[in-house]
This record gives sequence, C-alpha cells and structure tokens, in this order.
Amino acid sequence: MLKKERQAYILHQLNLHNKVLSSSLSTDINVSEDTIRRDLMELAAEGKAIKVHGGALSHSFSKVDLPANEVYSLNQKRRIAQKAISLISNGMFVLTSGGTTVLEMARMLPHQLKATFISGSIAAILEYINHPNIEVIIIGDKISKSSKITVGSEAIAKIRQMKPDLCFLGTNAIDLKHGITDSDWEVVQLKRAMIESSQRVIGLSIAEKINTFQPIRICEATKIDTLITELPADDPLLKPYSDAGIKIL
Amino acid sequence: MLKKERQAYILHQLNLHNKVLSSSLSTDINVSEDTIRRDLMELAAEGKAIKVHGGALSHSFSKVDLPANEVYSLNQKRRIAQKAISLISNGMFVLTSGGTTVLEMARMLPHQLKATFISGSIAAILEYINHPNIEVIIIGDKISKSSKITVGSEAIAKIRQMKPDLCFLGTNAIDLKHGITDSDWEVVQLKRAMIESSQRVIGLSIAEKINTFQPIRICEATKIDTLITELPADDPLLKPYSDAGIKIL
DNA sequence: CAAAATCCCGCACAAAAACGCACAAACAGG
DNA sequence: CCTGTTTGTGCGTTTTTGTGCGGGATTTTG
Repeated sequence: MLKKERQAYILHQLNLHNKVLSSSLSTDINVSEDTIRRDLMELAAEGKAIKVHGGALSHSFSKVDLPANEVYSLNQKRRIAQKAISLISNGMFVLTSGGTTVLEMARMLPHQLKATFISGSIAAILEYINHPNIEVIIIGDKISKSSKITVGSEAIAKIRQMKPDLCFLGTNAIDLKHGITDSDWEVVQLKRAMIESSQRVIGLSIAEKINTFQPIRICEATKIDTLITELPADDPLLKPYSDAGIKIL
Repeated sequence: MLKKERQAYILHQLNLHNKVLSSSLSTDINVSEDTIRRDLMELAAEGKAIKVHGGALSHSFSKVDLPANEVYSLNQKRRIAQKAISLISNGMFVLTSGGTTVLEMARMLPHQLKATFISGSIAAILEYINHPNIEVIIIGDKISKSSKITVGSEAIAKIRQMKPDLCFLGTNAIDLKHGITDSDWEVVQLKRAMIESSQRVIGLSIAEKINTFQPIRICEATKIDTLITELPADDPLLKPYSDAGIKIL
C-alpha cells in the first residue's frame, strides 16, 4: 500500500469517526505503529489532523483547545485594526473576511459609526451584531469547521453580486513574487471572489507574514490597493510594496 | 477513549448543566476519579472551567445563580428539547428557527449524532459548530438585531429551494382558532417559508404559550405535524390539538 | 466534632512516543 | 549496468505520558 493511499485512508477514517487510534490503524492496514505515527505527524503538520497521545482527532474536535498564547500578537493586531478603521466612513458597505485581525477590528469599531458590514465569519458577525449602528449581512452557505466561516459556491455567488466600497482581507501570507497565498482551498476561492467584487481591497497583515507564502495562490500582490501592517508606513520592509504601487498605511 | 476526547465530553457536559461532579463523571466514562480530577485541573488551568470541591463549574455560572423562575422555564425547555431530539435520526437535514427552546435543543444534541442543520439563528449556529459530527448550513441575509436571526427575501428564497426532513419551529403563540402567530413581520415571513418547505414541521412550545395569540398570523395550527410541550402527551390542555389531527409528544 | 467524602502526593506500570539505526526499494545519472 | 542517494519502513531501546492505587491530609456535612 502506498503512503499517499494510506494517508488518504487515515483521513477518511478521521472524517468518518472524528478520531483514530494509532494502534487500531496499525493492525488495520498491517503496518507498524511507527509508520502510522509518522503519517499522523505529517497530516498534523499539514493541518489535516490533530495529533494527540494515542492517535489523532479530527479538526472539528479542536474547539477544546484554543491557544491562549496569542496574546503576544494582539497589540500588533490592534494597531492594524486602528488604522483599518480610519478608512471606514459612514454609510459604507464593507466586506470582511475571516481571521483574528479582522475580528479585532470588529471589536474596535467606534460606537457612532453607521455602516453595513457583510461577512461570512461567524465570530465577526457576533461582534457586528453588538454594535448599535451597524447593519449586518451574513453570507450564507456551508460552514467550514476549521475556519468558522461560510464557504462554497453559494457564498461565492453571493459575493459576486455585490459591489462593496471596501473589502478588508486578513492575509495569511503576502509576497511580491508569489502574491497573496493561503493554505485552504475553499478559503482561497472565497477570497478571490471578494477581491474581484470590491471597489477597494485592503490587506491586513502583521509584519511577520510579509514576504512569506503558502501553497495556494489567491492573486498577485498588486490586486490589493492598500496594505496595512503594524509597522510605520515608511518601514524599509514595505518599500518594495510601495514601489509596486500599493498604498501603505 | 482519548484524553482530549474525554475532556471535550466533560466540557460539553459543563456547558449543558453548568456543573459536573467528579464522581458521576467517573462512573460515566469509566475512569478513576483521579483522572477526572486531573482533567478538571487542566481545564481549569486553561480557563475553561472552575474547579471546586467535588467537581467543577462552568464559567458562565460563576456569577450568581439565575433567578428561580428562569431555572424553572429552563427545565421545561430542556424537557421539550429532549423530546425533540428523539425525532432526529442520523443523516437527516434539519431546519431550525430561532428562539431559546431551539437553542436549548442545539446544546443537548448527542455527541455522536451525524446530521445537517440549517438555520439563520446566530446563537443556534454557534452551538451547532461546536458539535463534532454536525454539518452546518447558514441561511444568509440581513440580520435582524432584535431577534438575532437572518431575515429578508434572500433568506426566504433560500429556504424555499430546500426540502429538509424536519423543521423545528420555536412557536411564540399557538391557538386553534388564530393558528400560529407571532409579533415580528419579518420573522413571520420566514417561518411561513420554513413551514412550507419542510416535509415535517414540529412546533416547540412551552405550555404557557398554548392557547395564546399574537398580532400577526403565520398559518393555521394544523399546518404543523407534531407539537411538543413539556407536558405529557395526554394532558387535557392538548386534547383539542390532538383532536385536530396534530401529533402530540 | 466526628464521619464521610474529597483531595493531594508519591509510586508503579503499561501504553505510546521518540530516537537511532538498519535495510530495502525506488531513483538518478553517469 | 553499476553506484551513490533518497525515501519509506521496521525494530530495539530509552523517555515520556496517561492512568490507577494506597494512604494520609483536608474539606464538607450533619
């Protein structure tokens, strides 16, 4: 049995039962537990499983452990959110993606701001609802358990028929050569649609994601109009982007 | 049973009952109390539970005890939810409305149930997401701030093009003469669509709402197939409904 | 205040993981 | 074809992790 084949089988079992045991898999496919363990580690590294002692769990179980160590980047994200908010004016239609930076922005929206926010991110929606003057439109479709946002053709079709003033995109990786990239196929599809529909796209990215890339490409970096990081606009790290015609904030 | 799995189970119980006993958990999952205690300590360290002598408390409960009458109606709703859940089988497509009873049902869904839930209620969606085996489809549209559900023509159109197996309807008022009624125009539109699309409609209503009515009519009472209250099925209050051909549970 | 329940501590032990190594099959390139 | 390299796999050995148990300390309760 080929490695890929075996891993596909493991993933299938994982989706089916939401958990797998190294021991049972080993007797099941007739390979050593060591091999299973190595497979599980690979799958975990690719984000397709969660490795635990004794086997692995499906991502849908991960709700149990949200990492609390992320406090570190919180301040950076707040700074980004602050800059992003300055771009929003009363009466605008604003489309937002998922991601923690966007979520932080949602939390910091000034009370008196009157605008309409469109999103498929459950967490962001929750924040918008609590604001007194913000209208919320949710993009419906199947919800991806891993990213907690709606994905699928319905969602994409819905986005395509809008023309929002602004689009805030939480970017996982941006690089002039590789463009804007991500690791989840469904999310990529969605973000691509968001970018194409919007009059002005604003990328939100903490500095450590600048000049990095991930397996799947969304679009060229120059498709975004404005890039916001926690750094000052004249930071040398951002110079190439500014030269490429992207506004920096 | 894996450690993470067990802890997930404990957390689920905690969210459900707002408290857990080490002793009962121990006999429940068939592990030593020591192990449970260690789990609770870990969960407490992560801030997901509050360890107390004899078990643990949910974080939300730490405040003050809910007023007695709320607890009272909570128990009624739990009883309704329990009956409602018994109607759901694996693989079903289930459409649910908003309301606290439906929300309670969402919380009580058994861990191993595999089904697809469709809803426009933000609170319900949040509960569904936390279940490992449930697929979630959200109905998108504008969100009504008062009821925290999506309303509007898009939502209605979306519902119209589905044919779910079951529809659970939190009913605010039901009466044989006036039918099922509600007070919010947009919600009424939505519920009407839900009833028409579904193969089987189950009304959830606490007894005090039986034989009451509100300003706007959704449909006749007989449009629902099954009525679930916290009362036993042979309660005289429900006799007229049963005579009208509605199944009582 | 005394009995009962619960917790805490150290220990034992089995299951699982990590590590280093061996080995064979697949591959690449003269 | 031969040969050096990479890749996937299995096998001991050592470490780590998860769990249960006994007994003494502590808390709860009537």
